[in-house]
Amino acid sequence: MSLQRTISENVKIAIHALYGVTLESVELQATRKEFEGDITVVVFPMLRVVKGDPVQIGEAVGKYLSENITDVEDYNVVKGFLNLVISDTYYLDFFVSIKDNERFGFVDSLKDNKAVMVEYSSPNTNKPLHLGHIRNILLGYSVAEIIKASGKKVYKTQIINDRGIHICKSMVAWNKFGEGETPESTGLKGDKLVGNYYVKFDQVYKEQIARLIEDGLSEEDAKKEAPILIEAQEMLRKWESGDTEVVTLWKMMNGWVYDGFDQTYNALGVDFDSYYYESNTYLLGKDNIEEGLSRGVFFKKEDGSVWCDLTEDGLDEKLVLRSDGTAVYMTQDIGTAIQRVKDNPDIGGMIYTVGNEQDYHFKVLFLILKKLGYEWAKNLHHLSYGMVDLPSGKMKSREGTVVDADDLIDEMTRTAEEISQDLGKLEGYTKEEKAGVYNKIGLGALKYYILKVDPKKRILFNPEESVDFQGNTGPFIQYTHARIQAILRKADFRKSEPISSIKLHQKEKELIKHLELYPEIIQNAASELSPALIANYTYDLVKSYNSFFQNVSIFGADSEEEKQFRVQLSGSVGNTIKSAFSLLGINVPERM
RNA sequence: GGUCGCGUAGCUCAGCUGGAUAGAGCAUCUGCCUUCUAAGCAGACGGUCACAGGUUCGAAUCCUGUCGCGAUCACCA
Repeated sequence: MSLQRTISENVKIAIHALYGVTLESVELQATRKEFEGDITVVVFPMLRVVKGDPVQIGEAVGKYLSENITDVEDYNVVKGFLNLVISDTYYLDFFVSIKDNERFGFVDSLKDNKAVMVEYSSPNTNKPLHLGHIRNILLGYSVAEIIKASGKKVYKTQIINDRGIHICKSMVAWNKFGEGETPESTGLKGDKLVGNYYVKFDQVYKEQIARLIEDGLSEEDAKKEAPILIEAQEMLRKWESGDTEVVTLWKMMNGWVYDGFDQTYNALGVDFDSYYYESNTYLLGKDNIEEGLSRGVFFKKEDGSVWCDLTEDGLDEKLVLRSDGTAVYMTQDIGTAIQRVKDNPDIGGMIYTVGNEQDYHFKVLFLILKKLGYEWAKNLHHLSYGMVDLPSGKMKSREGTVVDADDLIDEMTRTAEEISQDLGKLEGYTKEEKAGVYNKIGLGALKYYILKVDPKKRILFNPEESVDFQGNTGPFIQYTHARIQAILRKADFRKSEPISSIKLHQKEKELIKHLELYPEIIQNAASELSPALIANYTYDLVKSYNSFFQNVSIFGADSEEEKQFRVQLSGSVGNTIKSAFSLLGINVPERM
């Protein structure tokens, strides 16, 4: 039984024995630093059942606890707070029980045989990835890792928007102006090359509109009648009818983009278990709609369009099939969801990492799937995150106001290199080893910067002010890990060295208390879908360690046993940093 | 207009299902490298928790309303 449980139970027993009444629950919290003690029992809530003075009740309960629980050494009462002093033995025993466990905090046995599918990234294949995608990718990857650590099987997947008019736009532009350019011939990354033609299309389109307006057309008509747009629409029709020439071009250009994306995913260190392509799934939902129609989940209007009535649930009517029988976005998402469970029958729920602009869409999607009667539909979550905006406002690919993902990663790595060279702590490393460290630090800074904020908040990214490397940052935490490794290298680290009885320094006790929280933090982060909880936990742990490091001498310990303990404690903190950062997708260097 | 989200120090953010004097980092200012990595530590300065009511022993946290910012409400995706 955990100490918390033991205390709770004993408080109930004490209250019953002393006042003859039964407590429903007991409220415990960590004792604030300014008071003496480790765990605090809050007396106020008891006043509902127990009539009396909170201080007297606290005293009485404190006396009972210190007499009946060995680990409760002492107590004091401040107002309605009963502060319990817990024995060093308790913390030492706990530490010994986890110090050799590299997977401390992780639940390795599966909680049930149901898997969770996490969808993230899901880009369009007509332009390169930017900072907005980076937030999506980091969040999705991290949440997947956190859920895995919490004891569930996870599938990572994405849906690739590889069809539609926007794709045809870059194809038309490349056809007209490309002169056979390829990633090889230009040395450009495939997604960048295709993105350039998407921009080119837009330029030509705008020129044509301007000319048409000069010729006397209204703006509205000009937008519809620009020849290059007509070409793109024509190409989409050909694509849908399976025209070989168009499909060949489409495959070639998409292939370039996938290669480019893969490079970026590799650079970010993320992976996927499966891929779904819209070109394969966009028709899937139609059968599901037919079936739902026959069961009365949907209804047909006179023009033949099919709808779902959500007015009882406080929403509107939602179109699920056009009057001409073609699929809409919703149709496709219904079909894809069902297909995914068919492909992986152990799926018990899904998480969609998509921006908060689509909150309504997912609300409706989940509701419809529930109405269709799928068991797993009750476990669908939209990991909704705020946009990443620039000081100038929203990022717009077509207007060139985007922070390119690859450029940003390069820039972060360069900054890491500059700082690192100034400090000069990597002597003896080869060029490659150094480059590896710069990369870890640069990415660490970027990833932590994005992940430490609550997903649902929007981020304002100012490219003028570079991402920090000091304070509450990834590099600060990585630095602490490197610092610990230096200790371990120097200390002849003996993991199995037994620890019996030593007097704990206040800083040491604080550290052990922090470590004790880790498993619960992982569970919380998993249920809240929030990597920010992991980031903040790690930061607190590291703050606490650095304070210990600078205030307590490790090698200057009074006894060999004490020194071994401090080294081992450092080792455990280092391991927890590494473990927590792996959940954020951040690597930690041995030196920096 | 309806719906959803956000509003905490000059700036960027924590603050779990209500608990003690609201916490960090950046910036500004003081100290600390002849001893384990100073990307660090110790400290100072900085707050009407948007505003107004309500719930109660107690509210940044829960409820209602107001204001501000953002998103969304397509036979687009």
